[in-house]
Amino acid sequence: MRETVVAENRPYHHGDLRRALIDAARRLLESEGPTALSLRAVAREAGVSPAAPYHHFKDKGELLDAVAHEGWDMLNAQMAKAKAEATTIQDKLTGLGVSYVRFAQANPALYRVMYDSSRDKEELPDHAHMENDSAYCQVRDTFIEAGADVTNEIDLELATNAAWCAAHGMAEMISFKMFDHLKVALGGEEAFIRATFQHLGIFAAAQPR
Amino acid sequence: MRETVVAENRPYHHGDLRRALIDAARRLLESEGPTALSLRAVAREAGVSPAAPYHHFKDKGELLDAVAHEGWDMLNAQMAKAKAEATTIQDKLTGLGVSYVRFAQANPALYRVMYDSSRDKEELPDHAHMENDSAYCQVRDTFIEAGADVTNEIDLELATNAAWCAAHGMAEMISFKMFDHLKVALGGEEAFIRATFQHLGIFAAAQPR
DNA sequence: AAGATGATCTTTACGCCGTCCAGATTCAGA
DNA sequence: TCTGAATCTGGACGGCGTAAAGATCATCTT
Repeated sequence: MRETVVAENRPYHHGDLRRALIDAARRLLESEGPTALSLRAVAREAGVSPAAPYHHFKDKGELLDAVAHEGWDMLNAQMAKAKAEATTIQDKLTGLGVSYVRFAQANPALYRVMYDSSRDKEELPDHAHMENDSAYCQVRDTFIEAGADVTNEIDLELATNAAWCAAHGMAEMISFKMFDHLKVALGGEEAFIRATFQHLGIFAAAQPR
Repeated sequence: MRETVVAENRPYHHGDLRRALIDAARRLLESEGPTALSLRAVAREAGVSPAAPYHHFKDKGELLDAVAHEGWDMLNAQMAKAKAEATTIQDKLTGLGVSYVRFAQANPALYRVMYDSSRDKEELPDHAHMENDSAYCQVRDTFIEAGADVTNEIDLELATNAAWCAAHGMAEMISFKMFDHLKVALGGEEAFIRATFQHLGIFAAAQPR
């Protein structure tokens, strides 16, 4: 009896409304931006009543958390891909940084939700810095591959955190027009990102002096 | 006739309502946080009707712009003080960075408004990076004092921008609890900030290699 | 001095928001 | 097939940003 429904399992009235709501939210996020992301608009987009989401999420914040979760997954995957495609350790490190910033620039609204949804909790979700395939752990592991002192746990965390701060600051700043002339002067956005990272010298910690 | 009213000049019905609204907004921002900062709440706090602010600000965004403006002024002044109090060039640079991050940590709601109010405009206000006493110019000038190559305008801007990215990223990250153990391990928040900046090596550009 | 002018503020109203509640619908298991 | 529970709808409440119309009051003109 369970085998009749295979690909599309619609367990209840609507189907997987939880899934549909998250998709609708991400669709709205891309097309209308973060300010237009109201719970009612999401329900409208999904074709249900304004109160329907409350059977799948405690409140609006929990829906945004779910959207943010998928954002972190995307970011982690994109960075893993960048790391895998790079050959040298140097390329891996810069590739990770550039990949992070480009993700934020390619998905500005989603990137905003990822951090905003954690703001009041004052804690980023575990899969952003705890799980093995998280962006944080990938950078830390690459630092180790590059020869960082593994015994000095504090210093290693400090270096990884510093790199995260640099990448996040850059991701936030790049949306402002006032740096456009620098991008032009350097011949493109990626060159600008790389040059900025070079100034920040996030590789210093990775290279045993 | 103008001399009768000296200290308290109440030009119209309420007095300087524009001033009062900005003050009310900043009061609410401190006590209730950024999410509680509705235009109606500000009007309530100032003791006027919900529509009264519209005679002094085009919309809510313009009121927030005014609040943000004062935030930038405060930040610029605090950084100028930090720079003045430092003796060596090294101290000036680190002092500027630490001062920036500590401002954000001491006034998290205001700091948020400063950037959020510029988000849709995609442009930070002039007095954040154009005027001589702006944070940006102070850092750039200190780079020059430290011996940066003045003829290479692009590189100088790039270095200043990189330092800004680092400081902003740090300012945003420091509110999350997950770095608390690092603060403890390093013996306090300021030590943590300094150590992170050291890892980012924002001074590299200032010291001619 | 008196009246006109225009800025300031209030009242009222509209549509949207997040959220709750009561009832209708539909599914799952006995 | 009946029962209970999960899911969705419709309606309601208070709060929001904002617009329009009317009241109030300082200032300017005469």
